[in-house]
Amino acid sequence: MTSTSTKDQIIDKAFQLLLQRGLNGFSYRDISEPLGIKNAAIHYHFPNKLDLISALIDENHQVLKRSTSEFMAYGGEARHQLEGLFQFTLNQCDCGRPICMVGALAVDYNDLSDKIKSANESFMTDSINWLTKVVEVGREQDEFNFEGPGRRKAISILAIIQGARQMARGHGNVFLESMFDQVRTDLGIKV
Amino acid sequence: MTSTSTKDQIIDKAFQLLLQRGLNGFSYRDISEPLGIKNAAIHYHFPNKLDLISALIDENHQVLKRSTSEFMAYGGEARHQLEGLFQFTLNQCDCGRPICMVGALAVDYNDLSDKIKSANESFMTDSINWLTKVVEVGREQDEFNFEGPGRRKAISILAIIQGARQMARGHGNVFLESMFDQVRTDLGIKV
DNA sequence: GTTTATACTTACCTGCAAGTAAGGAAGGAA
DNA sequence: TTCCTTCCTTACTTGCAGGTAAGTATAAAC
Repeated sequence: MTSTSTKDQIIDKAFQLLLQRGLNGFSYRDISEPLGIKNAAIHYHFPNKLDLISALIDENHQVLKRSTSEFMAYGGEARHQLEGLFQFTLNQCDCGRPICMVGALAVDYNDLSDKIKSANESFMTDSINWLTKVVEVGREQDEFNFEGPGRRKAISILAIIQGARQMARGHGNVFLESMFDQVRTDLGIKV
Repeated sequence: MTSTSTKDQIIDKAFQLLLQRGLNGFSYRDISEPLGIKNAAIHYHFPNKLDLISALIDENHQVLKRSTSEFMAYGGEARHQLEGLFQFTLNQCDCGRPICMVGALAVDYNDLSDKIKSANESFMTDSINWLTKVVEVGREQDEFNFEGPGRRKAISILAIIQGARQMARGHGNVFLESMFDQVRTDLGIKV
């Protein structure tokens, strides 16, 4: 029996809620009740809601690092890394996280503190840089065949995934799979 | 001086707020205060919030019909119709509507009534059907050159626009323009 | 001239959200 | 043994959210 600390339990629950319902879609009660604690306990660990969100962004970074380190390592087949990204996305949806952090924060973007905004931006930048490298290397290694700058291509792939996750609400993973097929096709991969 | 009815003013304001901040991002107060009316006046016209949202979805249909009828008419150059879609998207963002209806509803999708869900679905279906026709006709007419089924291609373009709008928060239209360039490239159009 | 419908306002209610202040249990350090 | 720290709970407060009920002004209908 691994008894996780209350603080970790709060983060876990809030993280799950954020990626299910978005920033304004959950309250302290939604966290405290299922954990069997009181609202004030959350305030003890995170004085206000922005502190909580901040912690969730950090948590997101950690989770992403852990679950993407395998396929995100540079080198090797670019195709393998791309498939890792697809698989990761599918896993997230299967784990009840239909929207990603960027999507969860986008709607209420105005409310956010500068700290959170910049953390979000830097996450996006990291993702873009990584995928840019992947598609460029893939083109050099003759795995991919596409026109235009690699960076633009990378961003468009991330946008497609982002948009597809939104559109997929209510539909299943079949929808996402189909979008991935289109990305493969547009990258000149014969599926 | 065209004096619009209070009801129309409410719809206009709420529509604007919905596409700026999402479903849970605005309250009755945000509508009534700038219009100089009382909350109860909103309740008079729309008994509860779901009625309001319902009306906004209808409004969205109307707005879309009006502003897309020119380029959405079937026939003629497919390229022209595609560019119309791009221009429409840019206009929406310029008019302070950074997120589209589908995006605004996606985050809080669970809360929605079946009526709203199905209205949303049918809007998506319409859009997909239209764009499918456009890309397929474009391919037949040798304007476009791409692999794979037209429907899948159409959905992926809509997904890219959707995702790009989300990612563009905080950035400007330059970001969107760049995504459109990638779509053109992937459609085999020389920009 | 009275009735009736429309389009509101005033004045309220309930409920929940975020947040705070004070207190208590439990354990380690002096 | 007392003190201090950590991690909570109890018991509030404030404020706004959505919503309702009753009253009022205006104009058209009869």
